[in-house]
Parts: sequence; structure tokens; C-alpha cells
Amino acid sequence: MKSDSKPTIQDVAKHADVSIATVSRVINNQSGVREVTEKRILNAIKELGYVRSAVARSMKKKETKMIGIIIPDISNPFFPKVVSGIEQQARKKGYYTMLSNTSESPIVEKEIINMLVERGVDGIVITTADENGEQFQILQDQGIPVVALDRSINQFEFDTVLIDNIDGAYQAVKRLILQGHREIAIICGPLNTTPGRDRYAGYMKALADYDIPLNEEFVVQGSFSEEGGYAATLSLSQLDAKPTAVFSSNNLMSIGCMKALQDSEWELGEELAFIGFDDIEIATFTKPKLSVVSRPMNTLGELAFQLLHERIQSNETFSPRNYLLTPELIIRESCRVAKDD
Amino acid sequence: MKSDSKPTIQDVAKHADVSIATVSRVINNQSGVREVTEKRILNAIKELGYVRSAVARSMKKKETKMIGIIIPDISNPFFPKVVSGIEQQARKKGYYTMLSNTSESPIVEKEIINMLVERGVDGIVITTADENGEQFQILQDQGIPVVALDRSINQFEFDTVLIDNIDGAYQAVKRLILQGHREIAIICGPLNTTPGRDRYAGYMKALADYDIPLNEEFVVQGSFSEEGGYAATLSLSQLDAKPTAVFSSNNLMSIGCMKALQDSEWELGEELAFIGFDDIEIATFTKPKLSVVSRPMNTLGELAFQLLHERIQSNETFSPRNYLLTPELIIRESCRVAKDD
DNA sequence: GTGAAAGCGCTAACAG
DNA sequence: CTGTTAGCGCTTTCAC
Repeated sequence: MKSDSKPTIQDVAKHADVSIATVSRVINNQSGVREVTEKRILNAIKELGYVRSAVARSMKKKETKMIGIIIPDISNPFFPKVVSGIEQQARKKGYYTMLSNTSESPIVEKEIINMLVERGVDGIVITTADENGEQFQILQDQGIPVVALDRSINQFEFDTVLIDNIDGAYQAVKRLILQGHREIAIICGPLNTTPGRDRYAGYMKALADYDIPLNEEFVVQGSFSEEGGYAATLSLSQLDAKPTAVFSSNNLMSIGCMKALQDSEWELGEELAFIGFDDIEIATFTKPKLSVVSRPMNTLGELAFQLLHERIQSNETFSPRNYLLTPELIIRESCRVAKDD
Repeated sequence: MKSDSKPTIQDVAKHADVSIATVSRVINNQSGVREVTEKRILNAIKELGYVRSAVARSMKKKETKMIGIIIPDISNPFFPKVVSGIEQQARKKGYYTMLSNTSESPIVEKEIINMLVERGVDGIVITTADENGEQFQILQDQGIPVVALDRSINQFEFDTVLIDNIDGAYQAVKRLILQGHREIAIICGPLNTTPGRDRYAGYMKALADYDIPLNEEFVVQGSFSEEGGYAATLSLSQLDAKPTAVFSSNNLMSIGCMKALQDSEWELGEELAFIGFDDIEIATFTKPKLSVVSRPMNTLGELAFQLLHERIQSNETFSPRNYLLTPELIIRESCRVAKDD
């Protein structure tokens, strides 16, 4: 049925000749309505094309059944995978998700957080663009449950679901070392992020454990992006004494790295071994195929929602839970080469 | 300030010793409030940690400043790009977006549409999973503006922003023909979707224009996914008389196709030319590099929001606008080979 | 079983 | 300039 203004519960009540209370009972599947009455109401609803207003409902019930998801880079395939995990669980529990993208901008992130608070979301899962920011104050003040995913949040006590980045990087670099490499470079991400810092730490730890002195020329840095990886690799390629192996801190950077390799005359394989953090689509199309550190992305998302949901449900406050998931080293071909043999 | 229940406009009014109307004026940046008063109110807001409830506001104003975005596959990199375009424009106009993923399920899509209607979104941009479905009835009934992106919607008159799929496929296949190929296969997407159908139509048209008879063995079909492309390519590879060129209808399918090529002994290059619809990350990592049909994804999104916004703003109804954007053929290496020379 | 009525927090006349 | 007041559409006691 078409009509100018959307029908309300009032209209339905009038049409079915009952009170709005009864209509409310029906649309909320509450018992205690005679079957005939219910049928009459259901009929009126259909005829009028009535849709219950979630806005009014939220107003009354003080819950929106919406959770916000904030990610820093929708173009990074890692996040869609994680988001799927969250969504899947959320749907099961009757929650809907609002996904927003900050493009790594703390300013945008702050705006989005405020927006979500205004909109009254029941909780937020966030991979922040600024781990030290003050933008979370409002969430704490308003008592909105938050789960930090993949990147921790300082100065605020939220639940966290992180990856053991140190271990992941450590395993990768260790592998490189055990294959005989000693000239191992790292393409670092931003060191003001947990993943950036920790992956670097894992690299350092591996070197230390195997008594390999740090060559500062082999530590290059960039943003978590293709461009970042490209520039870093290029600078590495211009070194007089090039490394024999490279560890890349991020999937996008790995792609940039591969492109740089193509553009310079530096060849993967004999000349250069490689392991990257996070699996990527191109990994099996390069020659040799890329070895990578892989993360359980779906699980990450599922777990994050579970923690969030527990907090939304519970009235009591309890101290933050911190989960650390273990990544897995997937060996393909790019680290088979032992240079010095 | 922490407090148990969130402060309301009432609390602020009391705290600043004014009426709620005045507070409302201030938080809405309306003129006509003495500066001292305003300061007092601003102060109270800060002290109380007050946040305006968008729920209550929406209830009163009958607008939510939210638009819904519905996409069928968040893992397909095409969509994040499009979504970025939408978001960018939306943010400029003060709208926020709710992104939902149907995973190509019409059932989920229907649920999401209902959810968005209940939530009172001001408009919807959708790439539907079911072009013939009835799920749009409710949108029409409620008078909610809709823009169909990338896939048209039958039986309902919504604005559309589409790609000229026929032309894109036509150009690609024509190119293959002009290089000397006559045994050209197509990996089709689902023929109950516009893109699937139209790309097939473009293929047929090119064959017809150049008097190449259709070989039905060269027409294989699958879902718009890696698996779909993989299976299709495999079946092609088992033909006694294999094609000398393949046109793939979708980015994910192209990836599957490449994987299948690796797994069979069928080699891109001398043996086989290739062009795929949509550019992909791996395109420059295969040997030879892949030629592709590329689409202006960002523009697609931007345009979609613009159309939507015009409708949201306007009170009058006007007949649907249909945009058709032109894709571009990017020639790399995978179609240089002319078999019969 | 069903209805009447009181708000949820806000905006927007309308008064003063 | 500022305050009073009437809803927006719904859920939820509390009566009957």
C-alpha cells in the first residue's frame, strides 16, 4: 500500500479497532493476545504496509541493537575478512553492524566515534588509527562497551583481541636465519602502532637470539600501504651491500615490495628471500611463491564480537580481557634459498 | 564526567539554569542566544559530558542523516573502492553510511532492507543480489530513495548507475579478434544478473560483428567467485580443441582462472591469450601481465550518492535517471599473442 | 485479553 | 533573547 506519510502503530490500532498496546504486543511477539485479534492486527499491518520504527523503539528501550565497527583501511583485504567474522556473529545475536572507515585519519576517527555515540550504538569494535588518542574518553564516559581489535589502545581499559605480532615476526625471521641468511632487512610499518612496533620487536628478537648484529641500513620504514612498501624496497635496492632476505611487515607493503622488485633489477629467488606478514592474493603468482605469516582473520572478528556481546549483556563491570591469537607461518617458495651455501 | 545514566538536554538545562529550548538552540548552532548564556551552556555540556541523542533527534525530525549501502560481496575489492566513493561524498553532505554485506544471499538482502527501513535510513544505495526480487516493494511503499549501482533492478523504477558491460566485453573480445584469435572462450558469470548477461552479450556481439561462429563449448559459466572461475577454466582446459583466448567476466573469476591455469598445464602467453573484466592486483604479477577491462569505481560511488542525495533533498518526485559509465580497456601483455600467424 | 496513560530526549512553534 | 509546551512512535506498567 502506498501512502504519503508512513503509517504508525496508531494507524494500525485504529484500522484493527484495538489499542496501540495490543498492537505493540503483537509486533513484539508477546503472548496474551487472542488469536482473532492478532489476526486482525496482522492483517491491518499488511494492508497499511506498516513498519515498526526502530528509532522510536530505541528511544524507549535505550538500546539500538546496533554495533559500530571502525576500521582504518577498507582497501586492505585483511579488514573485510575480519568484518565478516564480526557480522556473522552479530547477526546470530540479533545485532546489526555499522561499518565505518577512517582511512587512518585520527580526525575522521574521532568524528565517527562521536557519531556512533550520538546514534546510541550498543557497542563498538575498533581498529584505531591512533592508539594514544583521547577520542576514546567519550566512550568510557558514556559507558559504551569497546573491543580493540588488532591494535591496542593505551590509557583506556578495553577488551582487546590482538595477534601475537612479535611471535609472528620472530618465526618468520628465524626461518630466514635458519636457512642461512644473515643479511636480513625489515620493512617496518609505522612504529607508533602496535603491529608496527611489535613486528619490529620480533625481528630484533630473532636477530638477537641468533647473534646476528643489527645493520641499521637494513631497517626501513613506511606507512602500511603499497607506496610505503614500494619506497622502502627501492631504498633497500640502492644499498651497496644489499640484504639477502627481506621481511615485510604488512600485506599491502608486500605488494609494494614486489612491484619495486619488478621495477628495479632485483630478483626474488636466488638473489633474495622473502617473507611477508599477512597472506596476499598475489603470493601464489609471484615466482617464487611467497611465504607469509598468516592470521586467523575470521576468528579475530568472531572473538571480538563475542567479547563485546558479553559486555553489552552484562550489567556488572569486569576487568578487561586480553586475547592474543597466534599467527601461522605458511612456507611456500620465497624462503627456500640459502644464499651463503 | 562519569555518570550512571547518560545526561540529557534536561540535565544540561538544569545545570546551566536555562530552559531546554535554549540548550537546543545552542547545540544546533542556532542564532539568538546571548553569548554569556551560550558559554554557560557549553560549559555545562562539557562538565556533564553531554552528547545529543541522535535517536531522539531523528524521532522528531523524521530524518536520520544515515544512508544504507548494501553490497553483495565485501571480499570483492571492487566494492570497497565503490563504497569509498560513496562515503566520501556522503561525509561532505553530512550523511553517514551503514554498510551491509549480503554475501549474494537474497534472503539476507531482504532482511537487511527491512532493517534499514525500520532504522529509518534516508536512502539506500544497493547492488542487489536478486534483480527480480520483491524485496524492494517496501522501499517503494515507504517512499525511500534508492539508487541501484552496478546491477539494475527490474520492475521498480529506481535511479541506476551502471557500467556499459556490453561495450566493455565487446571491446575486449574485439581486441582478441583483431589480434588474430578466432577460438575465443568466455567465462560467464550468472546470467540472471545484468553484468553476467551483458558481458556475455558483448562477447556475442563481437563474434557476430566479425563473423565468427559461436562455439558453444567455449561458453562456460560459474558464480562470480574464484571457485567459479577456477572450475570454468578447468573445464575449458579439458576440451579436445582448446580455445586460444579467454575472456573472463569478473575479477574474482580471473583469479580463479589464473589458479586453474597454474594447476593444469595450460600456459598463458604463447598458448593462450587472456582479457578479464575488472582490474586485479595480481594482473601485473602474472607472466604475461594481464590485460583487463577497468571501471571507474570511485566515480561510480560518487555518482550514486549524488543521485541519491538529490532525491533525498527534493520533495517532488521525478522520473528515474539512468547513468551508464564507460569502462576502459587496459592493454598489458596477455593479449599480444596472435596464435594463427 | 485488552486499554489508558506516562514518558523516552528532542525540536519547533508560539509566547512573552 | 528565552521559556512553555506539544508532540514524534513506541514500550510498559497498571487497571479493568
